[in-house]
Amino acid sequence: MTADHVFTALASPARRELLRLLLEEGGQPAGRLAERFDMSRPSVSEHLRVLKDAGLVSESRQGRERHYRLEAAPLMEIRDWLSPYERFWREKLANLTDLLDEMEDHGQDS
Amino acid sequence: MTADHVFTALASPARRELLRLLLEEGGQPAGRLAERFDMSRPSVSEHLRVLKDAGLVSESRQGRERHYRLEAAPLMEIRDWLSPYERFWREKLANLTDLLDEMEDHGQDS
DNA sequence: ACTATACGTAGGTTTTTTCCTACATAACAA
DNA sequence: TTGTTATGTAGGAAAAAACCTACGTATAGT
Repeated sequence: MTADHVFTALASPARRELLRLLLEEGGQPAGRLAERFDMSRPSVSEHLRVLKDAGLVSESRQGRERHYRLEAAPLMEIRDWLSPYERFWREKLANLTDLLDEMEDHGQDS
Repeated sequence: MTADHVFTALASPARRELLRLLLEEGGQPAGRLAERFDMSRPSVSEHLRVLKDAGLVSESRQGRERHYRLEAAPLMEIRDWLSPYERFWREKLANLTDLLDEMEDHGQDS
């Protein structure tokens, strides 16, 4: 729910893989997701819980299955967190290209 | 150096705070950074090492100080990782606004 | 009602992370 | 040289994370 939870959730490769599966293949029941991992089903279940606590997936019961689907909104918080760093990166890149242009100007006249 | 390292580095609030300080106040020696934390200096030093392994900071020796500065490039990998999810998010949002428009059309004629 | 299926939860072990207090190293200063 | 400052490294304790194997619960099917 907080940005902290989101960052923590994204730190695990298994959880990032879960998000990828939900993105590329759409929402799925827990069992079908678990099949794709070289890991016990309860462990996958726990990863899903972490993702859910971070608001990155939602769960809906359908019969005896639990359908999980991607909730991308919290990732937009990450994007926002990232943006000042992106600005910083761009400025640095701009300075570099300016420098290169200047070197070129000095290297060849006219 | 890998995306995995970057995600792991970002998972810690202390390390994100280090990045923020380096972004907002510019590069600084290790000791000055450590002062800002309610944590022992060696612990901060270790966090800096994790950030360095992820390529998020660079270190340069200046006399007996070690100057750390922000390296934002690896964060651009995170941004790239994020982008397909952003697309997903936008589509969902578009569907929602379409639905709302449709409801409005039916609610009031012309 | 009974069995099978789809899950989450409990409890415990192993691994990883985080943090600390010494201690080592290297540079500057007198 | 001798002392002081800046900082990383070692070693270890404590907390957190990641797994696993039972086990519990609820729904579906017969």
